[in-house]
Amino acid sequence: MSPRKSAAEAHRTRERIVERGVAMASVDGLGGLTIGRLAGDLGISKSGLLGHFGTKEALQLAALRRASEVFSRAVWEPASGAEPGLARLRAVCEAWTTYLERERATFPGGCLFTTAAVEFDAQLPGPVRDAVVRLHQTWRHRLLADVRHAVAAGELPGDGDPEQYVFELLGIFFSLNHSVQLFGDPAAPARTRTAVARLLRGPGEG
Amino acid sequence: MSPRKSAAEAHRTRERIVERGVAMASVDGLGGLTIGRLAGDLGISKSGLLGHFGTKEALQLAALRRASEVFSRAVWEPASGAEPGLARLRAVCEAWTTYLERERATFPGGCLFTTAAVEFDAQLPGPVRDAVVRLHQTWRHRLLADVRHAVAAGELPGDGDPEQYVFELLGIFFSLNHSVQLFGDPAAPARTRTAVARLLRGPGEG
DNA sequence: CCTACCGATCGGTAGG
DNA sequence: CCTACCGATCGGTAGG
Repeated sequence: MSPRKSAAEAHRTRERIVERGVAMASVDGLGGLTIGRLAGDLGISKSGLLGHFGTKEALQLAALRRASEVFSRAVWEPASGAEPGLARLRAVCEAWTTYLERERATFPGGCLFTTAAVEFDAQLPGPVRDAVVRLHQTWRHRLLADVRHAVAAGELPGDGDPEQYVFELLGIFFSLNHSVQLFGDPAAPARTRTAVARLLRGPGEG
Repeated sequence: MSPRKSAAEAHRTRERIVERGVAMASVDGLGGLTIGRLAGDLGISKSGLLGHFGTKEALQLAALRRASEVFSRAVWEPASGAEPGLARLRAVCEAWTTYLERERATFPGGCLFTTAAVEFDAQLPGPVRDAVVRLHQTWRHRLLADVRHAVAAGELPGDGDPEQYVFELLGIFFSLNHSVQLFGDPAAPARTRTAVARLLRGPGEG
């Protein structure tokens, strides 16, 4: 009878759906995230699940948003105390490495953003693809800002193009995700740290 | 009535199916490669198509094999005349860059191997996942062989771990595929060439 | 290569 | 949140 209790329970159910949805999408992609299978996993009906989102697309967007929050908490927040520039860049990369190495609970199938980017990169523009692009652009810009700061402060060689650093950094982490997911290579985190250290070597550290 | 003519026609039909299947899979993944849609595109019946392969899985494996042949012709063969070691490594990277930049006819949705790797990396072992792993391992080993040759010949710094070079090389090309497919970034091929040149810099070229 | 069909599952709706 | 249902599509088969 109490509307507060019912609203709180509905909220908790929604949380459970999104959490499980993120895990399922990390394994099977946002396309493989089907309403029937997710409802079955959670022991609720399809229409009960769909009532929280309206459409599958809204469920996919909710999963993306949640993944973004998890990524932000695991990678950006731990580095937020470091000095802007090279120090923060290195802290972000270290947190990112640990995150791809260990975060199996929320993302049992690997980084959802990599999966979603590859899954939607050849699709026509639409709400989901646009959200994937927006998220990738957000992180790119955050990385770029710290690279620019580092170059301006003389912490990185001034002849390096900031965009070039970001391009290569992203590649290192794509390679890490690939090595861990497809080959289960236990040496991949160490290779990532080596590559990052070499790329982000200061002008006097050569 | 002539069995030769009929066999030749069947072969041509099979070729058309595989070719179109590779293109479809590069856009929608090997999972999104559905028999009904492919048959509709080609103007034949589902059962007519399936008669050439038996199962969807066999169709997926045929598409992977074809993609491998295309990749081999576009990336490995142009470099086959170069000297083993650093020279061939650089030639392979140049052909690979051009391939990801231009190969829109066979792979309108980008490199099928990247798509397939991300799509199947969290799946249980099975014929398709195993084939994806095998193909990736084949190219890894070819790259590794030339890196080892280059290090042994003193063309690359001897303190570098050959596996480290391969790890970083793959990352550069993942980043290229990502930039081209998700952002359509026209500067990505140039960034790739810059990154490769820096990674494969000889000991006396620093 | 075809038509005609199978059971299962898809996203989603009606009505409670 | 439920049951009961919708049309569409999935991979695949029977029989020619």
